[in-house]
Amino acid sequence: MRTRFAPSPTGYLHVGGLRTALYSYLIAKQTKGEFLLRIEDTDQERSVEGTVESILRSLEWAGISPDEGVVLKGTSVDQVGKVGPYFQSERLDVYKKYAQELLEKGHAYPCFCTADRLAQMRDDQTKAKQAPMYDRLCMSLPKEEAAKRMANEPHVLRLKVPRTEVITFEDDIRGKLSFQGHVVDDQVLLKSDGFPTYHLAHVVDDHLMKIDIVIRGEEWLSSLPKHLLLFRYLGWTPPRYAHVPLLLNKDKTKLSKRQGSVSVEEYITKGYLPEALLNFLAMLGWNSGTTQELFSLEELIDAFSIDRVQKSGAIFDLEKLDWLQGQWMRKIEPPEFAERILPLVAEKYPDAKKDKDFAKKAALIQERLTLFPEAPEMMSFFYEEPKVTVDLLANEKQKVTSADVPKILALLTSTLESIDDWTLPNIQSALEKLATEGYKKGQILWPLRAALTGKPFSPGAYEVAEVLGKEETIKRLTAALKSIS
RNA sequence: GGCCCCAUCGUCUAACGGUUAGGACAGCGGGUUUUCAAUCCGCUAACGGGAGUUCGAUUCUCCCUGGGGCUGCCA
Repeated sequence: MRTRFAPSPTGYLHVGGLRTALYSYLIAKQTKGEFLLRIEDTDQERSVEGTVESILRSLEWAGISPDEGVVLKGTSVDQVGKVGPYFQSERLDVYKKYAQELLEKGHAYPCFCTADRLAQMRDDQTKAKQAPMYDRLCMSLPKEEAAKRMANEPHVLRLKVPRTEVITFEDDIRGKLSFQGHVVDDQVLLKSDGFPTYHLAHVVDDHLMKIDIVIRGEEWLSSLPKHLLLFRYLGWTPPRYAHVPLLLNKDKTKLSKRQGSVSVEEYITKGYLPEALLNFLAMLGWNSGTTQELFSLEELIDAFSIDRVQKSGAIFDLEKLDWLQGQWMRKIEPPEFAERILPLVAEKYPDAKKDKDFAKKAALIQERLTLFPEAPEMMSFFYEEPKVTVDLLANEKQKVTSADVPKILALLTSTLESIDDWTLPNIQSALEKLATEGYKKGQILWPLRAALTGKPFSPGAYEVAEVLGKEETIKRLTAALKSIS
């Protein structure tokens, strides 16, 4: 099947957009079809320079790049495919042609009303507790007069909605839907600047681009009857539609910027993995019917089906995203993990770049970290001398009093100094032996770990000592002893 | 206001007339552990309300209530 994602270039890719793009992509891929990207830039005022690239980059990051339409070629934007152009602003003549056809067939009419009059009209209607709708003043204009005025007056083209009809449709997610014609407004199809509105443009494009199923947000549901009418008047069979439920804020309103991060870019910079975000978004409103929680893109392609998509909105709750992030983080192969965090750590500690043991150190924090940017802080003690205080070295829970600390540090130093072959098993057995001679394990390991890292939380004492090396370990123990005396 | 859509634990959801209403996240408790994380085990927690259909409704129908979306020469 051919599916599409058709964003407006007005800002960054929204997480809700990424979800509909994902669903569209999944359907295309599981049917060995094509996933298209079309840019809906019909509102000149709202278009923002650079956002097409940004949207494409976010999609690429997520791994769901389009097969056809507007694509990224290196760092620049390109168009591929036979049914383009894929920027709506480059298809104005196409829309005009079909608008003309609608006009000739009597399904559309010109309207010369000014913005002021329309505003006044809506105001009056609202005050009279009526639904704001175009009052069809211009519909009754004689043909000749309308034609004459069209030649030299600014005007729009409106859809003539059959008021007595009931328009029904079967949505892929919602099932049977029906709308009373008399509550559907005579939608503007062609604006006075010659650009089409979304309504006309998407109908024309989805037909011409042979889209089989349109997946879009629920906010479009109420304009569906207009779209269905357009398909009919143009003599075309409408595609299937699947209106996916909205992503919601905690207060159940439509997900908005004010209440948290909504752009994919923000999640990228925060350090989320594409696997985690995609997995999370996929499960928000869809489930496989099994108890499987972790899905790779490949697995989603196999498992996804539109009829298992939920009808009700889903709150965008970050807690599960973070859990998924942790799951995917731990799935990364350790060498790759090290490679990915190296630039971040090196930014703060340039020595990391030359560090032969970097991968070994990285491995120690992998399962402790949720987001990549946490790495420098978690690895700080490898690259700077820890600041150690008695308060840190002593620990009530481990039964280490501040009076014990100097004795324990001295004992640790002499024990570790006697190790010739500095390996993890040797360190471990030496310390375990020490633990049988008076002190408890926690009483020697807590001060050791604290002295080596300067942190209340960190990887384990044995591992840290091992990777730090004998010399540095002794040095830190000595320094710790000195700093508290 | 009008129209449309929706309604199971706090959150994401399973159930397609008969279940002790299941799972996951979060929360809580515990095991493991030198800390944290990870991991393992356990616990708390839901069918919005009312009619109807039916031997039997979370499930089907209607009404109510609640929530959301739309109501632009924006998408």
